Amino acid sequence: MPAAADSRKRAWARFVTAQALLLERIETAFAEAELPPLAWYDVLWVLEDAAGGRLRMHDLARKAVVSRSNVTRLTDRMEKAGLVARSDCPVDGRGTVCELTARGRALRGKMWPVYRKQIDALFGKHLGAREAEQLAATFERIIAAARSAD
Amino acid sequence: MPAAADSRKRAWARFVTAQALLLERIETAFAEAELPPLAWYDVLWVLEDAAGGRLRMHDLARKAVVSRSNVTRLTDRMEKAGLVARSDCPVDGRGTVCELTARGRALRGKMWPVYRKQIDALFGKHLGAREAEQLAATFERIIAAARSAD
DNA sequence: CCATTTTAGTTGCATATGCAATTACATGGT
DNA sequence: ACCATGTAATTGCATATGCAACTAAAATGG
Repeated sequence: MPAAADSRKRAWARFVTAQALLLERIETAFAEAELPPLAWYDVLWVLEDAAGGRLRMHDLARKAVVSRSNVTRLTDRMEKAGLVARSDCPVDGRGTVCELTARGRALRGKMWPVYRKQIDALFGKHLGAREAEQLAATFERIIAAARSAD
Repeated sequence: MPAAADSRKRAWARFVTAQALLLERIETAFAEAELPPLAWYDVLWVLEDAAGGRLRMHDLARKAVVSRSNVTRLTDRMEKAGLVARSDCPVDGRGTVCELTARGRALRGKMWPVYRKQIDALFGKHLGAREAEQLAATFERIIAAARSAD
């Protein structure tokens, strides 16, 4: 029984536990600040990060890593809250473009300090600078591989 | 603007993306093998790992990192499927003990190869042995800190 | 030893999610 | 130009989840 396999299994187990634990804490922090859940933040951020603050639903789903149907429901709610606006895609009759509104941008600005504080306290604080670099690089490899596998 | 903070933010962002991506794949793999979702595996594993294959609901919830109400519903379904059995706790009249059944043990045995294959392909494959050790240690620190913070 | 507070577990209710089916449009081959 | 096939997005339905309220039993403390 190879010890290397064990350390990988252990790494996976800790990875799963840590994510469950930390995401739960972050959701709590958002709720306590009377802010929407993390999923909304992710959508807002992905849009803000995109050229023109707009993306097709398909791309939004891919970048935010949510299912197609879920991105529809998420943007339904966010549109009702005035955070995004949907319109027909001019170049593809099937498509819909989702665009960040000023309100949406402002809300992300309000959510970020709360989020950042949690990230620092729960995660960043326990990482050396070198370690953070390494970790980011490792997960980038993992993400790239998972995405290319489709 | 310190570069160290950026690498930590980047590490966090990749961490979140990777977990969403990989868990989605793993759920798909379980579904394709006509097996229950990952949450069931986690509960089965936590029980199997515990002394006597039994735990109080409270401890089960903590170890599996699920909310109290959720562990009740999860074990409801798993009990209906004959994978666990609940009984009153002999030493605490409020308590309930959840125990793994032979069926539950067998199912975990059937799920593990499917899970393992995904972990290896999506995660372990991209990690050096040394890197896996480091990652496990890092997340252990993070988990311990989050737990002690309560 | 009774009254208050705390803890364990469950449940009603509102909300969120995934899957499969659906609609509407685009694309490629003939 | 037409048909078959593929893709974008949405929706119905079943299921899953979290929160707050609830019940029951222990622990605390005067």
